[in-house]
Amino acid sequence: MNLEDIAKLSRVSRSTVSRVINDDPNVRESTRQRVQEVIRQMNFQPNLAARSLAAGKTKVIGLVIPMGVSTMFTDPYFPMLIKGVSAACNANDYSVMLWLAEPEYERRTINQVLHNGMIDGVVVASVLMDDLIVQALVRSNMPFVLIGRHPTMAQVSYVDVDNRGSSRQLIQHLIGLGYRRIATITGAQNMIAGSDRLLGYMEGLSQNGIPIEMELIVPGNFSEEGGYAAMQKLLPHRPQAVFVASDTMAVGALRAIQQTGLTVPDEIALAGFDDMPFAEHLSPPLTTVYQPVHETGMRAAETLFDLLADPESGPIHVTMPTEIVIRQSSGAGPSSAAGLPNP
Amino acid sequence: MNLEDIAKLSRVSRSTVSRVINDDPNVRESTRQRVQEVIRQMNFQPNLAARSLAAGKTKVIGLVIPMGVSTMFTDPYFPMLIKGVSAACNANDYSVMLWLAEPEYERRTINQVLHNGMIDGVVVASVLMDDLIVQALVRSNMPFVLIGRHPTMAQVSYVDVDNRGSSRQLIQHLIGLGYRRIATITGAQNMIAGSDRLLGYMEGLSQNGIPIEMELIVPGNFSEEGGYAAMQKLLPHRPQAVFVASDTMAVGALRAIQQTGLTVPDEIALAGFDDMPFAEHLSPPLTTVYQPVHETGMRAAETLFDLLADPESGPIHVTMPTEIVIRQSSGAGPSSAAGLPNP
DNA sequence: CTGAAAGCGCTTACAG
DNA sequence: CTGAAAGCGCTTACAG
Repeated sequence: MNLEDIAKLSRVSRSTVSRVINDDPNVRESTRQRVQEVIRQMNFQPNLAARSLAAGKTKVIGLVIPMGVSTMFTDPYFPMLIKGVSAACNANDYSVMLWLAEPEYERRTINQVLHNGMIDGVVVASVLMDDLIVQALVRSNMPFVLIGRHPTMAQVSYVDVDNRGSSRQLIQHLIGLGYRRIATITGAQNMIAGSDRLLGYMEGLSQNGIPIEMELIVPGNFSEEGGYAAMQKLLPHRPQAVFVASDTMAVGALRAIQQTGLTVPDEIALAGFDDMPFAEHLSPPLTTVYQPVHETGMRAAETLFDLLADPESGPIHVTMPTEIVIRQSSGAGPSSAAGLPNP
Repeated sequence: MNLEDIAKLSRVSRSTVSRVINDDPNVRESTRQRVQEVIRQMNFQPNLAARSLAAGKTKVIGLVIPMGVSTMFTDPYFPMLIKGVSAACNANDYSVMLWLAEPEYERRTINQVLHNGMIDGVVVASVLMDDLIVQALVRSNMPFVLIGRHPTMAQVSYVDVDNRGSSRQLIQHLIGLGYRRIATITGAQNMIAGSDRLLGYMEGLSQNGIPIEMELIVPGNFSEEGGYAAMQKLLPHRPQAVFVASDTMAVGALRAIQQTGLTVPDEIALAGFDDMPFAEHLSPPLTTVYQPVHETGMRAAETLFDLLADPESGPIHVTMPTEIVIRQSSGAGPSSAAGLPNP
């Protein structure tokens, strides 16, 4: 069943059927209806490969997720992101081709993405600061949008959440409660979100005149185990509050705290980032930052569609709104007993 | 940059370049090397769309995940599955096109999958017993393999884990510890895994001559909240042990138990299914069934490749091995042995 | 508003 | 072992 068949059945030429399918206005209304009826009855779907070859576009976008940081794939961030992208595609008649870019296939993946002639553009979950794929994309003429801003190149389009600003806000909230000795467990610093959240932490302190102490900054690598180990290093320094750069790490951090018999938030306050589904079920429920992951995925895809529709529309930068979610883990301020600087 | 260009640079015809790319043995070794060198230098990638159109195959497979049960998308099952499929594709020079089949687009998704001419075959995460997409696939001539067995049609290929057998084994283990009054919180019964795990539970009891009591079987719908609510209904009936058909539900069930002040496993034993990453971090660590999700995804893709290579190889049925994982939540037997902390 | 024809970049009998 | 040519199913100037 192809264009030719539909043409015969509708008593028009192949060209006209093609015009109907592509919503070309230059078709008489009665003709259009006749052809559409045949298409419907035959349950006809134009062959994408042929279409792609002839028109140079496919209505398919690529979604690239660098898997170097595979720890992140066990929490719901990427699934939600994928779902968002997929939902936007469904709603706009696009399909999505998925590349989980494992490091060992990185080089080949890049080539596939750029040259396979099967996609119109690509959305890249740009977690790493120096992603090879991003560099290659910039040099190519493949339209793309990043999820996560690019640290240096202003000409690339991206959709991001305000990691830095909302981290700063969260620190501000903790300071407002009276905490002064505030530590942080950071995410991987070669990841944009990790870097921005740390920056937000430092800004929050410094805009309140609180000196930054390096011993209160411990790397946690975005994993549950990393959070656990980091908190163990942190505890001897007796922070009043700890800002953990992801909820997943916060789970590990909480485990480390509770193992020593300390209580949250009375003896040490805790805050996370992401507002993952499990955050409100922890005990105590976790203060954190909500980021709209699903919407971010959708928006990234939609931004790409815009770019595809009008390539001149230049670099588009979108920042999705976040929201501080106050729960019990951040407590009501320092107790007299805890947090005295120094052992 | 296309076949023609490569042909010119290598001083051969387009046909020969094509043969080199497709590993046709009918090429003189020296010619092959010359052409390959040019391809490498030019970083040439054949256009998939053209290839697809000419050859009738694309080296792309579809991966369809019905999202009716979107609660399941927040735990790592689907991510791991996707990752497995993707890994197998990377290793075999295939790409994957992802369809998250949201119910509202179901009809259209099916058409896209079947007729878009962009994929050679499809892997379907066949969670529902009566999936429309499966029915359509059976009627079409698109090669496919299901993840999860099909309840009625023996002619379809699938890769599944032994939900029924391993549930039975787990029940056997509980009985071996001395528990008799064993309840279950079931998964959705329109899902194959949900149904099979319940069957395994019943078999386990009946092969030990323990009568099945309907009040000890409560539906939990595979969600954390469902597990919580189900356990609340179950507690008044005072089961000695509860087999929860997923770890995610077990988290909710545990919450419900602990809210009443009862302790696990001393006053009530608990077991889950899936061995999700968080299972060993619960307190107490959860006895459960490990299933190799990543490997299942890989195997499904590989099975599809086999089917594609030899369409006559008939329906292929693979059952992946599972493993009972004994942790502390199942305890050491009913209350007489209570009070002893873990090893 | 419509059709005939060229062309997108490949593969694959066919002939040599 | 290699090349010339047809053809895969579309789109899109071009001509009318």
